Amino acid sequence: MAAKRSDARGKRPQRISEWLQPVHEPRSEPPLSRDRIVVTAVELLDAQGVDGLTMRRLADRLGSGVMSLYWHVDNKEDVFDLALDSVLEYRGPQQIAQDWRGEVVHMLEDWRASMLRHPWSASLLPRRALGPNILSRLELLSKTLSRAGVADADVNVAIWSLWNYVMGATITRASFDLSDDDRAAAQQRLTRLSERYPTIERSRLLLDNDWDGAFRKGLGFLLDGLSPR
Amino acid sequence: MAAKRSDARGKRPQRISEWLQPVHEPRSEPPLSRDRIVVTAVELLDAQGVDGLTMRRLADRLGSGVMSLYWHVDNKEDVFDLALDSVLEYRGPQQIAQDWRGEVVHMLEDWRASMLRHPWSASLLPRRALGPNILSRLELLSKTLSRAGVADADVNVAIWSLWNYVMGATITRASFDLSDDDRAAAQQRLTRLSERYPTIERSRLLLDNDWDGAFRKGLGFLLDGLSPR
DNA sequence: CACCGACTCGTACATAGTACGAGTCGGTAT
DNA sequence: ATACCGACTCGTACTATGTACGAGTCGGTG
Repeated sequence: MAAKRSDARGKRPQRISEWLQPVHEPRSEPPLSRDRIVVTAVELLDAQGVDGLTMRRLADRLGSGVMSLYWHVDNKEDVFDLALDSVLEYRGPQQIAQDWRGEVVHMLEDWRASMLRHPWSASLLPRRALGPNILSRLELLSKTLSRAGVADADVNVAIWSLWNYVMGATITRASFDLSDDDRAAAQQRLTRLSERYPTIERSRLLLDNDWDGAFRKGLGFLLDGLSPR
Repeated sequence: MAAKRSDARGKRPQRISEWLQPVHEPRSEPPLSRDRIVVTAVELLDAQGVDGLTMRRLADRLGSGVMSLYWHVDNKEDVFDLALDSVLEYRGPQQIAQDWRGEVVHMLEDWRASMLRHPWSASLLPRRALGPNILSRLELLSKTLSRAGVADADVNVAIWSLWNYVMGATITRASFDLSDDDRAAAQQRLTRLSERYPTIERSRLLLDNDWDGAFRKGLGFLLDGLSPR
């Protein structure tokens, strides 16, 4: 977790300074920090996508040398983890409302919205470990369901079903929407496919204009199934 | 789709052969082909994970030069696409059964099983375009639901809900299970987290031994919600 | 025999992550 | 003042990667 700070880096620097000028130009930027790195990483990811994030570009944007980053983060994977988690912070009400169902819907829609605001997050999530913010969300969801009267033996399955639904919906949406190729290419590919897969094409068209509604409606079905009868 | 074959590669080779020996050793392997490449790529992915697949390693395993691969595939992304789709082929019954609900469950469990057999596939899916095999599965699912009497307006939402559920469940399972780190590290991380997230930890433990059952049960809930009343 | 198209591959390059260790700087104990 | 330290920065250099380029082989066909 902590960067090199905790490491034993006890090499005494040798003062054979042969030049009198400082080696580094005076910094115009504020000093590096883990937070600045994460914020900038998110900007870069938003702008350029997953492949657009490189340590060099990140350092450039921060006005620092590349290797300076490694004082604050362990490696590039670490940057991904931090960026991902930072994007999933939950700012909603932390206490349980009366209307549990409305509360659940709100939580999950917020979750989905957070991820869609940063489309790279959806494709990153499956590869990375679950960060604290995700776990908080799950924890809160779990508590809400528990008190809602969902049968105790079912709570676990319920949480996971909902989580699965959100994950899947978001990922699907993101990958359908902005696959790496151009808009045009994707469009062409889809219309070519539509000949062979008529039913899919039809649903896609129907859904295309109302992903949000579809999400809410499907979630409704799922909650119907989960509700205590 | 077709590789360089279709390209205009009309450069006439110049025969200034200064050496009489053949440049390439005689091949002991069968000739390259797109299929062999895909099969080997899947082996490599199974054995080493997403990051384990490099063009060089792939060529090594195939006993060919690296650049030979590029005659048969466009680039590495192409390899990923092909490998992913090859793993998702559906071999189940292609006709609609009487028991639509059983049929749906079977289709989705098969789907999930296919992906879990190749854990890299789950993490790859969100980044890649939908291949023909996925679309076939969706098409079949869609037809089944249509004939099952799900209200016409709901079919689309139903398909997507089910798809979302499967995707999410598989991805979650795969990432929870074998995250890139060692087993030990993951275990340690989780127990450390369990102090802060007691409810999650409890569910995780409960689920841990029966992911399959949880999947089936959650799917049951969803189908309950979707069923025509 | 000239020629072609299918296919193979060595070389070379640009770009990536990051190990290493030298450097600066501000503080603190002597 | 001096010696020293720990926090932090960064240039250099190494390795690994995807892939463009173009020369080469080979079998077939006019």
